[in-house]
Amino acid sequence: MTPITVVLVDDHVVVRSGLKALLGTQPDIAVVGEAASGEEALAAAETSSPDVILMDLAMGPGMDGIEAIRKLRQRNGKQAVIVFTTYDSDADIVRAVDAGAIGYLLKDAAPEEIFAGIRAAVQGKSVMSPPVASRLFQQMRNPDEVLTAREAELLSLLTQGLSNRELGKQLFISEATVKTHLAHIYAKLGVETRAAAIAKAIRREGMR
Amino acid sequence: MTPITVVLVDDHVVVRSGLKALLGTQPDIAVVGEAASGEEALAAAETSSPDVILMDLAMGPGMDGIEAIRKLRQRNGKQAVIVFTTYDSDADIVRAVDAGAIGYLLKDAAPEEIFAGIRAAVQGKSVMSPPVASRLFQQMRNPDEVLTAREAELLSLLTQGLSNRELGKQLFISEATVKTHLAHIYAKLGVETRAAAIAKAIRREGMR
DNA sequence: GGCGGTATCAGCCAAATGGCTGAGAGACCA
DNA sequence: TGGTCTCTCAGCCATTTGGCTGATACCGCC
Repeated sequence: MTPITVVLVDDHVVVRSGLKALLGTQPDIAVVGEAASGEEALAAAETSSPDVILMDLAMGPGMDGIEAIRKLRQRNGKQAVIVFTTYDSDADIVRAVDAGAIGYLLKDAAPEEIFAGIRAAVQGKSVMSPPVASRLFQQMRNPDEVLTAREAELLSLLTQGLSNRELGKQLFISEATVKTHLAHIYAKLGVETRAAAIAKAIRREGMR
Repeated sequence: MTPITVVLVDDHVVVRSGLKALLGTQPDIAVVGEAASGEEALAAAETSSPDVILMDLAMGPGMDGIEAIRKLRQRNGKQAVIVFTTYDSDADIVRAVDAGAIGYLLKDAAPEEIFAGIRAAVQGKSVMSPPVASRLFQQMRNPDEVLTAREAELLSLLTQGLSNRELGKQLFISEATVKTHLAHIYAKLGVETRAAAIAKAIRREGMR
């Protein structure tokens, strides 16, 4: 029986070797590639064509995890992408699912949880860590508090301290559109100013 | 020749096993213990009495890394504590050094850097990742980047999302004074807008 | 006594932000 | 086909914020 092939994407050496050590204990799982950036992830997916990709979201400069997932989906891509990251941010979850991730595991997950996630992913099933699941349920209960992917993207940049003009340039939209999105975001977050939105977003999202 | 004994403290399984795998390649370094929390770290230091402790700062609920370091120093403790964390926050660096850490390495450090850090630590020498070092130098060069007590107080409220008017009411000063303080804070933080100041403050100061 | 740092306040003006209404294009679904 | 959602854009106007200059008062220090 051929093992499940996995590529690891994370900019930290220790995380990659940690995962490799953990996954090495499972006879039905084989790590066939590693990458430290979004760009490398695309290349590794190409050459190794794994069954599953374990992907961190935050990866220093360059292409981030979300973008890498999106690009993978745009190609052919029968690889299942599982997000493997530190924080359970609403915005990141939404954006990751939107980009085409099939699972969302936190780095403090138990090893068994990770193994189960990988095995589920190859069968097209989703697995997520409990905190992630509860956030999703939360969102389903009151759907008009859920940010759209675009709004989440904007909020993420907002927490970098960008002005409306800069936000527009970054996202290739006009300032008018930025203001529209912001108004929606404020309403959904229950705040009235950009300052409060940033404070709330960073604190409740673990956005970094 | 007896190897250098090391205890790893990190709430992520993958990070611990990653480090163990990396350090296992060095014949003069032996991992003799692991801990997933500050409390466990103290216990492990007691039972294993290692030469070096590699300690993450952020560790979920309970005692954080800084506090664990402080407690270790308060005891007898000839163990050298090296901080091993993801972010190079000014506040964290200062607090870690203050608590008694001898080194400060980032998780994206090259393996050689980590090995060198451990070997230096047992000889009482300090090693820190380049970004950490540059931050420290930065602070020493221009000490007028340090916020005054009043400014820090204002910044703290600012990160709650208050407006100038609200800040004034809270602190019993006029809006004009609030604006003066803000201008000074912006200059010291190297930002130009309130949004950027909030983002920077929350992220780099751990203000929560 | 003067000097530097801190905290306080004022006024003026340009720029950014937020609230509002309205609207077109595309996707998706019933 | 029609309704809903999302994303996009525009204009108008009130408020807020930020940059500037200048001023007073207190404190510690040489």
